[in-house]
Amino acid sequence: MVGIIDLNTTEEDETTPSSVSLSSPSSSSASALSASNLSPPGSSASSTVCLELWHACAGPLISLPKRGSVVVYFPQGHLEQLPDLPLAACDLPSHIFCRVVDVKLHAEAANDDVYAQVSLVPENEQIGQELKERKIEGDGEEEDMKAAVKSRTPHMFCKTLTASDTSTHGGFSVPRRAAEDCFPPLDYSQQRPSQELVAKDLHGFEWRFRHIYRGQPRRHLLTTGWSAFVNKKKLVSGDAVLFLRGADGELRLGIRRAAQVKCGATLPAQCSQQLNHSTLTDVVNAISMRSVFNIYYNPRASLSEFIIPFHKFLKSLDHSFSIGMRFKMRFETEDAAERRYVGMITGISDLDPARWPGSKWRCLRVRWDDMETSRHSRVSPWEIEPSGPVSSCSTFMAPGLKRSRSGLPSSKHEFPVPDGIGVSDFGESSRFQKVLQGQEILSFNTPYDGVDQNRHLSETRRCVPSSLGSGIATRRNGAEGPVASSDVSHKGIGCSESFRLHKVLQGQEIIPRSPFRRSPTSNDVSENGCFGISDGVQMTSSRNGWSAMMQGYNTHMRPPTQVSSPSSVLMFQQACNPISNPSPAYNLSDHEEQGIGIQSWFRNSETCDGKRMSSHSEHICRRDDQWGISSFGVSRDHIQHGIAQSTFRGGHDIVTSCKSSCRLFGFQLTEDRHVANKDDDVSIPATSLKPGSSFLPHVGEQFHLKPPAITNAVGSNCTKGILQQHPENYHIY
Amino acid sequence: MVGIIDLNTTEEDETTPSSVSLSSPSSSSASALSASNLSPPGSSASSTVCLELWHACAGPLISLPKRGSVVVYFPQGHLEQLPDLPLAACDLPSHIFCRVVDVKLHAEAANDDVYAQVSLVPENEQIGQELKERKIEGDGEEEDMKAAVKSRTPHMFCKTLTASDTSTHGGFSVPRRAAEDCFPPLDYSQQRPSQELVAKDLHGFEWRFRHIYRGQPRRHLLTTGWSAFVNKKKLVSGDAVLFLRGADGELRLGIRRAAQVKCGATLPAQCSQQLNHSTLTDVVNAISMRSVFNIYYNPRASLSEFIIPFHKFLKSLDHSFSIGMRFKMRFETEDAAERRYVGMITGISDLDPARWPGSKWRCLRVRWDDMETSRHSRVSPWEIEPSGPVSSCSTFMAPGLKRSRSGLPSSKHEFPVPDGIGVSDFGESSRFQKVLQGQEILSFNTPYDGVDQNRHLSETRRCVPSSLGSGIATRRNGAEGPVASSDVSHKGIGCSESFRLHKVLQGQEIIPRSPFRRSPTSNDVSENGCFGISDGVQMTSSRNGWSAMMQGYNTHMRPPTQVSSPSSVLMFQQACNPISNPSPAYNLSDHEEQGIGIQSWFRNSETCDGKRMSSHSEHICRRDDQWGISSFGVSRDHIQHGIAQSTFRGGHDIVTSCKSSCRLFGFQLTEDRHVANKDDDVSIPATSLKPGSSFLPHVGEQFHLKPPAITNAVGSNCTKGILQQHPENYHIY
DNA sequence: CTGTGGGCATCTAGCCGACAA
DNA sequence: TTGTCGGCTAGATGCCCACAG
Repeated sequence: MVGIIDLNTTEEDETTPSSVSLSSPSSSSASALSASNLSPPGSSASSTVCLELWHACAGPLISLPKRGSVVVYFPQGHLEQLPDLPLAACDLPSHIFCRVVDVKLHAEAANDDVYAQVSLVPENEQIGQELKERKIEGDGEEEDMKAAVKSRTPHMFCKTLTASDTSTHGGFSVPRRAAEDCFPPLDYSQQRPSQELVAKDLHGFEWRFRHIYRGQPRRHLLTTGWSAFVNKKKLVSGDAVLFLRGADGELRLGIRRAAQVKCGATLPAQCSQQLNHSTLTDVVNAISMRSVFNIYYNPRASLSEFIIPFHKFLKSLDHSFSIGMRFKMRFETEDAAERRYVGMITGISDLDPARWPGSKWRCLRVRWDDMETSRHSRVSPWEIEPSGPVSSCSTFMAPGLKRSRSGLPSSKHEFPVPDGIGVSDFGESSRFQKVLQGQEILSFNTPYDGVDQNRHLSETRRCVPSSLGSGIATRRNGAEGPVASSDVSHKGIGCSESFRLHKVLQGQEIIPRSPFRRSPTSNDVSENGCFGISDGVQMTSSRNGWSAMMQGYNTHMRPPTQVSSPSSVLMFQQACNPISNPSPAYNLSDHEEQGIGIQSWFRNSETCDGKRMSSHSEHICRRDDQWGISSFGVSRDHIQHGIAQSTFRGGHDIVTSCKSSCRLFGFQLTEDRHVANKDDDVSIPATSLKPGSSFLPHVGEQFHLKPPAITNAVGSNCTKGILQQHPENYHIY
Repeated sequence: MVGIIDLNTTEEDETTPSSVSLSSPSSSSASALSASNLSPPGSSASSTVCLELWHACAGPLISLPKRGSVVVYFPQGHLEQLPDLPLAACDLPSHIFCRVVDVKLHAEAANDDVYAQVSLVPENEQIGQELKERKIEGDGEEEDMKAAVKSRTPHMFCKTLTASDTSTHGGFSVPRRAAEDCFPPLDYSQQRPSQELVAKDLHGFEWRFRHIYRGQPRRHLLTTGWSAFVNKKKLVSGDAVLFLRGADGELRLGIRRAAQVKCGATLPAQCSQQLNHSTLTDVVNAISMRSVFNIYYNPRASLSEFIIPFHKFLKSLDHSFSIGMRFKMRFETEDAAERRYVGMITGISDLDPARWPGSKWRCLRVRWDDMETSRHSRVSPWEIEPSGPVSSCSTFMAPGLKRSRSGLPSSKHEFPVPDGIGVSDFGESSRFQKVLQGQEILSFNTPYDGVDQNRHLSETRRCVPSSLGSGIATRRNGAEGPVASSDVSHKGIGCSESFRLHKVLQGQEIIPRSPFRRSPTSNDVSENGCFGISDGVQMTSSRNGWSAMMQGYNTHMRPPTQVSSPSSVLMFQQACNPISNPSPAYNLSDHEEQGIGIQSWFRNSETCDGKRMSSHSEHICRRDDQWGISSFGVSRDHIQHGIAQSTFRGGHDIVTSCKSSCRLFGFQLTEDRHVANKDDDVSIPATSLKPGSSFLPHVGEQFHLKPPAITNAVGSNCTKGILQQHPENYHIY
């Protein structure tokens, strides 16, 4: 391991399982990664801004194209971002294959927003064909950078600022282990230990803070200098700061503003936006001359990426998207965590038939299950993961469950599916997730019991007040019976139950991938079910013919049915049924042996959870590794191994993350004893609801662009944190 | 007069002549202007920012192309401003004729810098030919806008902030007459009159200030709210604020930063800069398609304008620039006044022969008399005014004067001139000006004495310490004798002396134009001397053939030798010899009758003083009226009339401007009794030098980008103000 | 462990006239 | 006329702990 220190090793209170969950079950994968000899990617790419800091500030979902790789550039999407661009009569195709000549990382001088300058040179159309043929190794090549970044980012933490942190009254309360991990050690023998910290921000500006350790009980604080920083950066509670100690020992400092301020992204002060102005005609020029042009990409201000890695684009063509198909899509919540939204395709058509006929840019019209506004009513195929009729569901789901979807308003466009494998399961789970979002922490430790889970689960669900939404909850309750009975009727009860439960936790981003799906039959079903058969409205072809060619490539693209590695299944089952084999999950020394750091572990769970429902194992980690940066950096079966384990534990830990807003790589640092307390009754969550917190969707008025200095509504404690994760009326982008 | 109120009419202490000089001798011209029925130019042009405020913030030298006019666009100059533009292989000609479709005024959100968005559409090359043929009326059309702006800007003042103004200790001290002119009247019957002022900045943001009238003696102050404004705008002493009360009575507020911050213009925060990024390829596109493209022009950040009005470009082709030719060029000093630098052409060549062969952009290599750095070592022909051998000098300059230039290091490249009219006179004056820059206020009232001036002048010069610069001063002193004697040996002693003295005052921007120059003989000399005869290296032709065509048009362009209007001569003589006819210069009621406001009067003196040495009267006011906006807005003989008078009085007043930093339209508001005090001895200035103020060029270290809150070195008083006007090591651009 | 708040010392902003340039 | 200063005060800053979740 290169410079990664496991925070947990220094802790004395590791008896709480949630703390354990911070450790690294996928350590073997990570160490395998760091062992792989990667070329340092940051040398010239981070010319302006520290690479690690940039990525830390960009957030977990953001990835960048790798230099030298081939991407698909969508002028249409580019144009969308330019508010008042004089519509130069550009006669560009809807997408252009380009090679990434360079990637420069920058930060806005005004607000520290990170953005990237991507230099592209247009490629000829043959590049697609060529790449297609050597696609496999191309994919393999692209799994390095992010992992390399991670391995070189030993010590960092990210804390969402509390009201106290941002008030003028006091300083910044540093989470204990964050201070111990990132800051130089204090001389605790002194009565009042203190030191001066110097941290460079994105622009290289040095900020100085007095770091003291005082109070009863003792705690780490940044006092002098902190207020100046808050003022200069215009930080408000809800924003996050992140400290990062590089390999050179230098402290770096970034900020990640709450999602609210993204609304201000259209301000003229946003130079990265402005820089794009009239770049489009550059493209016109560059294409004819095969010269370089620059794209400025502000990941936190952009609605959608308009530079898509080639292989991601290619893969999106694998799927035959049809109306009625359900899908998932990842977003970032206000507190920098990610969550997944579920929706359904309601139409496939050109966004702008006049100017961009046949473009796939946002060609899918969708409706979301829990976003009621019309924003984001269109997505591009590569943005979503089909989560429609997944064949493996049928192995333990009762057919009767399908009926439950009839009560869902979103099922209007459902299409008949070949063999009874409907979208109901995911529709159901997504509804349930919605229910959870308004609630206090639920005792999700129940699946670990391994006994009598069904009763607990049923009770949990019944805790949902019937006032949820126009009788849907009650109807859902009516469908509950078959679910439980179907679970019980299967042999692998522990796994199936945890699977279902984790699906429920989608709001916290964890959905375990069922190993059962790996059976050849389930694969066949998947191939011939929703994904393989195009029984809905087909996507229109891109006018340059590429799309059709790509689609014809569908089956060829797929590797032969993969045999899952035994270790993967084993690890998953271990995690899935801790009663039968608790030590891997709870043994403190486990992760130490494996030598994995918290950071990379979390990244893993973040990275891969979106792939679990895809029909092929090769799709695992596809979304976040889109730019060829693997969280693991290991061969594919290792990845599967890691996922199987980390998925489960990630789900566990994400629940605990509600307790605190301090996190590593966007995830919570703090463990919560309640979560793993096996004696807790499942009914507790309902009773522990804060008075005033509502089960109904939150109205957007709670979220101000600039919240008052002291506002409990923003990120002040666990309850609010969960509530914030449910932006019914508030939209992140 | 439309809305112009003369500040002086309300004053009781008008006995001081310098106060008189604030009034408006050229009022008849101005009123003629305002009478002319102009289409309001600001309606759509000021869509974003108040037109008057924009111009006030931009500074006196800045003018903008008029919508519908034809300009010459220099992609090369545009490219120069873009720091890291990927050099797109643009195959553009060095200059492109364009029509101005629109001009939008903006201000940077970050720092309130004003900039303009100029929408251009390429014209065919014939437009040049067409315009050439109707050039005269085209010129006439273009003399409206700035005048219109001025006539609609009734009440405004601009004050350079003092250390006290910017300190946190107190508020903003409002000059009395500024407050009385711009602010709503206070109820002086109260013991402590106060009111709240609301002023909108460039972005329309409202700032509120408490305006009080207190202290002993009473003075106007802005207290509450002022500090917030200073902090938000990051104002430091030396910056200037300007208040403007529009016709609607609304108070507006702008800032004009000290020239220092221009160094920060390359910051990424400068969106206007960034907006230009890759616009160049827009041009490539637009030219082929004849479509509109946008240029973002930040007048206070740009080194040079790269959009030149057509007629200005045309006129620059009139001159056959030759090596050794001396010229003048206007700059803006740190305290927003303008000054002229004098230099000599040392070479004529392509700036970038490879990429822009034959381009006239900065085709002139120059050396400045008093700027020792290599910056600005190249200028474009239209930026400068030839000031070479002016024939009129010979009428009252002794031939022996020429010898004085032998001691000048800048005369190395001097060329022989046809009839003994050399560049020495201007070389001499520019050297002397340099001497003055390091000094306290000199008693420049001496020329008005009309008697015994030569002795005074000689003494004044001898006050210059010999330590000035490597023996140059002594050598100059050696040349002093002939100068004085030549002056005495002429009949028109009063005029010639004042002429010479005003030349000395170039740092304060006033050089009277000698009426003697108007004689036909002097015109002939001028035509055949330096200007008409191309005895030096000729400018290379532009590759598209336009330049050659234009040059062939040289003599055609010139109107027949113009007979100067009698009134012009009369006025000048009046001004030149106040002893013989003092009333027009000092009579208070004079300007009232003529009804001219201070603002337009000052603008006049600023605008036109650069033309006095040009060989043709039609060249008067050419430079500042480049965009077709006349300060007078009247026919040409009126202009001459106005210039002849305002020139002199401007010279007078600019001297007083050292005393105070409050000004109208960049000029001082305050009168200085000392200036007109005829009994003052000329030796006083030398003795009144502050201890510590140096005659040597100031080193740039005195000027910080962000000076400390309290720094006497920056604009705190008169002495410093003068010193600041001498940026030996500090360069404005 | 850490967010919040009370207590309290200190600093600063900001208002005043005095004074002098 | 106005720039700067000393005096003064109210409010903000910022450090401390206690307390509680």
